[in-house]
Amino acid sequence: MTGTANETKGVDRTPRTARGTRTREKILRAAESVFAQLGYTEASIVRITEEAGVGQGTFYLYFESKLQVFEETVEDLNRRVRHAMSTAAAKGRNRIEAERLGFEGFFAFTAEHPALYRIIREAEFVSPRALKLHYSRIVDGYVDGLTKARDAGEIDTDPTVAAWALMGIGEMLGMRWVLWGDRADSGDVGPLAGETSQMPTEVLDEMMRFIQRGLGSRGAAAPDDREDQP
Amino acid sequence: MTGTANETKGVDRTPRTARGTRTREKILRAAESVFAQLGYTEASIVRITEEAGVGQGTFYLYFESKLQVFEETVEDLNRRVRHAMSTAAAKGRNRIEAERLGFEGFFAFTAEHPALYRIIREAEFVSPRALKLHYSRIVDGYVDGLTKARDAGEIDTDPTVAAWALMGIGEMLGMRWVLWGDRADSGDVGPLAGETSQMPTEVLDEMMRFIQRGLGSRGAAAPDDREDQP
Amino acid sequence: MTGTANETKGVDRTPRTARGTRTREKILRAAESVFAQLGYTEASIVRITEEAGVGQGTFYLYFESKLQVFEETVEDLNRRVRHAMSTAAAKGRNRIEAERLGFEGFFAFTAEHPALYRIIREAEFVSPRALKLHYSRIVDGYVDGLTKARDAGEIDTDPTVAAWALMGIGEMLGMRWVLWGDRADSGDVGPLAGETSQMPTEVLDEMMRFIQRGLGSRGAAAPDDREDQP
Amino acid sequence: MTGTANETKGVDRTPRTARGTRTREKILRAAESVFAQLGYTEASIVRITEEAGVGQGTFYLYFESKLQVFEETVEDLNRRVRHAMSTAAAKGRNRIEAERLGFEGFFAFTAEHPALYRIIREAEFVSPRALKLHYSRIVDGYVDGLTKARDAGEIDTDPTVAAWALMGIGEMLGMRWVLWGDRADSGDVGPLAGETSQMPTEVLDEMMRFIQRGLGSRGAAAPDDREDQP
DNA sequence: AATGAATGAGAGTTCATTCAT
DNA sequence: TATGAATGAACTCTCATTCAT
Repeated sequence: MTGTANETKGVDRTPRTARGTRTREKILRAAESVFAQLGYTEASIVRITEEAGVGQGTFYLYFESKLQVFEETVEDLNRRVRHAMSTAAAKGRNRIEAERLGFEGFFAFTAEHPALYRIIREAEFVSPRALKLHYSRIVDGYVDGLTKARDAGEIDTDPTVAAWALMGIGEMLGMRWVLWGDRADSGDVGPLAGETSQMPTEVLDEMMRFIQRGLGSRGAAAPDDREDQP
Repeated sequence: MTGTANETKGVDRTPRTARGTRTREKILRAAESVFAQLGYTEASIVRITEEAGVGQGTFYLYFESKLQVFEETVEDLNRRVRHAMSTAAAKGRNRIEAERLGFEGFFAFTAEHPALYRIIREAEFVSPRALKLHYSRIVDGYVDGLTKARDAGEIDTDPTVAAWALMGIGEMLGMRWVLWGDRADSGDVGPLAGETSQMPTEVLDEMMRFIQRGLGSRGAAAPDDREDQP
Repeated sequence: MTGTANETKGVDRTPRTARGTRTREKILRAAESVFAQLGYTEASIVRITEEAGVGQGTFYLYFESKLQVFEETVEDLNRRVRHAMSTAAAKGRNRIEAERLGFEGFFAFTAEHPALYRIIREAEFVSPRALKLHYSRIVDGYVDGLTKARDAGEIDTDPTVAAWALMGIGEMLGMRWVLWGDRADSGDVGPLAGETSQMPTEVLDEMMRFIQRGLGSRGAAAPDDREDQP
Repeated sequence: MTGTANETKGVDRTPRTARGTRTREKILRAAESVFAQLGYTEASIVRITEEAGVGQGTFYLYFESKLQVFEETVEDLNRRVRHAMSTAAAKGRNRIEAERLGFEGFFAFTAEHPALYRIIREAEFVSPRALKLHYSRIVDGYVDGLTKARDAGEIDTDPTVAAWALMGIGEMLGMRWVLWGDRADSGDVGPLAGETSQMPTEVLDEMMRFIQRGLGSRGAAAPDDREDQP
């Protein structure tokens, strides 16, 4: 139901004891960390198992291949980021508020787990399937919310197009202000530079104003009106 | 200032004859094609030189390393896509029209050279510097235009934030409708599936409506305007 | 025409210079020697390249895989043993004499290149195709000769069945008296014990008497008659 | 004298309970089956224990090593094939009839347990000792019978040489007509192709005629005799 | 008695780069 | 200028065997 397939290819790699489950978990966490630092290609099984503190062979007790952990890592992160977003968004009183809170959740998650962002980009070549699933799932969440909002007359845009636009805005601004932060102009923004920044409020405000008006939101009012509370 | 370093590291790798220049060019073109198909990691020097029809050793006559061709390829593509965009945009009579034409140029380029898109994503780990340069340069173009528009009172948004938002929208929608096209729902969107689609007009229309309103563009309150102010 | 396929799988591995040809040859000889000593499984690329005095990577310049060198080694040996056999047999004045000389050639070859025998046996699992080709080619030689002999009225047996019987006799007696020799009763007949023996004349005589009569050869005469010269 | 060493190397691996004996038996049967399908090298302990339905650790409760099960498997099969042969041969009224029945038993056994044939070939490198024991034991049986026949004046050949010749004929013809059968000409005769054929009567007839005459058997000048002495 | 967990040495193979011609 | 030859470090993955429960 959850996993990407852990029983494929003959051998059953499901842990059968509590100890095994713990070990598997350790490896998965180590993988996420290593992938985030080095990317898929540079990450090596040796490095992952070292970080997990287990022998090389142990890896293959619970995972089919490097690719499979990668996909599982992506799925795992995807699940978590969506959880973070929807939990945050649930507190919003209307679509726009929900959207803003959702983005806040997204940026906070990005700040804490830059892994997500980095990993996904390499998936383009490593596992197109994982890449597509990742974006599609997040977008589906947007589409749901936007469709309801449109049916309620809150906005007047095509939910699908708008959803992908939102996805793009979030990703690009997340990259620029959360991942790069102040180092945006220097050349030292590298995979190893793990420090992230918080999304500045002014940027978030401006971005939300853009989105709100873009969606044709009720209360989006005149050009200069930045708040919906009169 | 211009070149990505072709003179560094002792050896001078500049072609001295016309024949040399031609060979260098052949290799660069081959590299673009191979990177586009396989990504940076999977691409190999052997493959590139084969595709270029030269011997392996010849490669190092003109390039320092695999990384260097990669960066040069990115720069080259970046130059070309910006050219395509600005040429198209120049025909617009106002900011919004220019923006639409610019996007059309961008999507057309993407359709023809999916390389750009694919390559850039892997740069996240391969050469963060190249990645940042790429986005920043395109964004700079947006910022220029948007600043002028704002000063002219055409729009009322912060040019920088808006520029990155536009970049994100373009990239995400390009991925969804140009790169994936109809195959968006199936699992077979892979590096090898080289076919791209044209951006559908309805999507472009909807996207532009989103952007136009997002930017707070004067004239956004056109005939079919759905704003809530009576 | 000759080789098993050296151009398959994309990469062309044919040497292009004299130096390359020499290197390839060195590796092939080393492979034969290592396979003969250790068998396919225990033989390793490292061992082969060490014995050949080249780097590990060099191996893959000329061979696709361990399996491919193995098959090529088998083919090479097969060609050589058949050559040895037919050259020897050509001097015989009749079928029986030819057969005896052919066997002598076979046993001499086995004594000098125990590799052939050893290698072939493991092919059962490693490359059934190579195994079958090996036996079939030798048997084809027998069948040719026996068919002519039968048509000439020299013998009266079915050539195919007889050919396989001859193959079996030669192989088994070669193993017993050439490979094992005097060490037949001790336990130390191992892959590493490279020493072979000459086939004892008495055994060869007795074996030929068996074959000659088995084939229903003219002049095979009465039970005790061991020579065809009256 | 009997066992292949189950008590060596410190640890006693003899089953102490009926349950243990059953488990050991299960593993041995599984081993035979796996070895027959995959050969010694490809066979793995995991595979064997899976097929036996026991845990990996259990294996080492009853066997010292992979090599030891292999040797035991060979011995077991050897015992069984000799039993099959001698039982069949016992019904013969004279040496030639006994020989024919013995071969029939051998071919039938081969058809049912191709394992024997396959396994033995790899033993060349895996356990030369086991290989030699296997052949020697069968040959000893032949030698016994042939010696008696010679002393009784039934045949006039050297029992030892003839015995090895018979062994070779049986093995080669078994391979050709029982193991390969009709697939002899195609390339698909592989370890995985488990189907065997029955030895065709014509081939068996011809083979026996060859042997009978080869042995210089009295009564070889039977009705359909083709000897050249009028 | 029985088992899953764990290991590490070693296997085959790839590839960016340097060298000799 | 151009090229094929050569390399060795590094990678992913397998597996017989031992250990803890």
